[in-house]
Amino acid sequence: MKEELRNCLLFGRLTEEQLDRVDRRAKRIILKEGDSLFEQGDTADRFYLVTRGHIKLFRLAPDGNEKVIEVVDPGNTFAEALMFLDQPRYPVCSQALGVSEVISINSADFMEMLRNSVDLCLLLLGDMSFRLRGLIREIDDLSLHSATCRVAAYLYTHKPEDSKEFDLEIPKHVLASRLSVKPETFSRIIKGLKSKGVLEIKGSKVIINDLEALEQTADVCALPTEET
Amino acid sequence: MKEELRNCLLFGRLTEEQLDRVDRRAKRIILKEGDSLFEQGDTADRFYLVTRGHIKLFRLAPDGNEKVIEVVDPGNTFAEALMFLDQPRYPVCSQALGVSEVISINSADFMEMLRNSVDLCLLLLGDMSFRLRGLIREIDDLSLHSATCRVAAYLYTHKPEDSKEFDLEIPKHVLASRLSVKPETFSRIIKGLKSKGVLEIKGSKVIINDLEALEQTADVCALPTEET
DNA sequence: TACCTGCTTTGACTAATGTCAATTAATGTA
DNA sequence: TACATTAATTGACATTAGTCAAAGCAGGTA
Repeated sequence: MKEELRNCLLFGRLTEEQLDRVDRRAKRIILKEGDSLFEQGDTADRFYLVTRGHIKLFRLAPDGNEKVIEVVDPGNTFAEALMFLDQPRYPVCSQALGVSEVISINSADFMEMLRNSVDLCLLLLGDMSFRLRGLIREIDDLSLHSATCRVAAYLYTHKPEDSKEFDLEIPKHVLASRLSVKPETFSRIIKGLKSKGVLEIKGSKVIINDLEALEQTADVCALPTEET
Repeated sequence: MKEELRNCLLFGRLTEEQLDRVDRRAKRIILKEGDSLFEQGDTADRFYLVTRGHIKLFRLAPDGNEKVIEVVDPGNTFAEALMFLDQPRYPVCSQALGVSEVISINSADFMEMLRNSVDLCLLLLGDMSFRLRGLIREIDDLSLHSATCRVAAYLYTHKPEDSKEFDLEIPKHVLASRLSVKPETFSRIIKGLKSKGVLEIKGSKVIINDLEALEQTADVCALPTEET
């Protein structure tokens, strides 16, 4: 488990001693499709590191509609930002997409460690700073860009450097919600891009044929990333 | 200036000594309508505490469209979350709405102080945690709620406890952008609420006549706040 | 294999919001 | 005060994305 902790941004720069301490108190949890770690509103006394699969974080509207805020991939932590609130409650629901594995860390334990290490505090501050910036981008995306832009931008940034082909990894309706688009609309946007020869898609396999056109579609109303 | 620092969430719980240190190195800046502190993409080496007026933080789309991310009021800080990034750049533009006053704090100085005080780190972590939660709510609002809901929710939460009358304080088109709505649409939504007898409005003076109806409009697709 | 069941796609239609253009307040200033 | 400028409102219209319903396609399982 220590090895896995070492591979993540937040724990990666811990001292051996700190890492041992986290390791000793951490718990591994195996989840199957649809399993939940917590619901929106639950008291937040633990946070998590994903080591396998994908964890979907989403908000629920009273009408049952859900909006996926984030899909957390292996190597990333989530909910670690909550322990500093007065009465920490998870602001989202969580569910595993397919079989997944997480390491669960007790917030109070970790807080103890923070009290003993300015360096660890700074690490976490960096982590949260990063997250904050991501959310601002998200808001920017939602309010300044069209659904087509968002879909194109997602595909553009998720295409690997070395190949024009890749897998979406998560069900399309989850991705749609992540991008704040209805599944039907998502499907139509993809169809549009397909008909322009920008890409091919088969199941969850995507092939980008015209990267430039994709970039342009994404950029029509997107900000240059080096500025953000 | 120390008195003003003491009144803000972030500096309020500093020790006398820490406060002195911040005070010694902080600078007061007076801004007039439209003055900018920084532009999106500028290197972020300072952060700010608003002491008078309002500071508008906004993102620009290449087509010139702007989206107001936040309007910062006196007593609140902004851009303090950036100093932990590798190459910190402001992710937004800033402009004064009317004559305003801010206290400017050098990030490197403050970082020095953080290194010397775990307590201060924890204070800042709390502050950022709070901000993070606010942004998640914002995303929730944008993707799960209609424009009418957002406007109603804004009015509902900004009405003072003790009076049914209050002032918007900022131009309507700025508020509209803050709520991700076009000025025309904002105007129409207000008109709708007016015609239902929910409120009266004259210039920037708002009178809430039917608080319950306003709450209901806000809630139609809003999540119960105690859960968030 | 054959059948569920749940995802995805498609079509027709609707609702919400944005756009454009014109008019009417406001506000600041010579 | 009168003018110039900016903000706010209104109407007519366009566009985007959502809704509902049906049909096609998976993948999993008896």
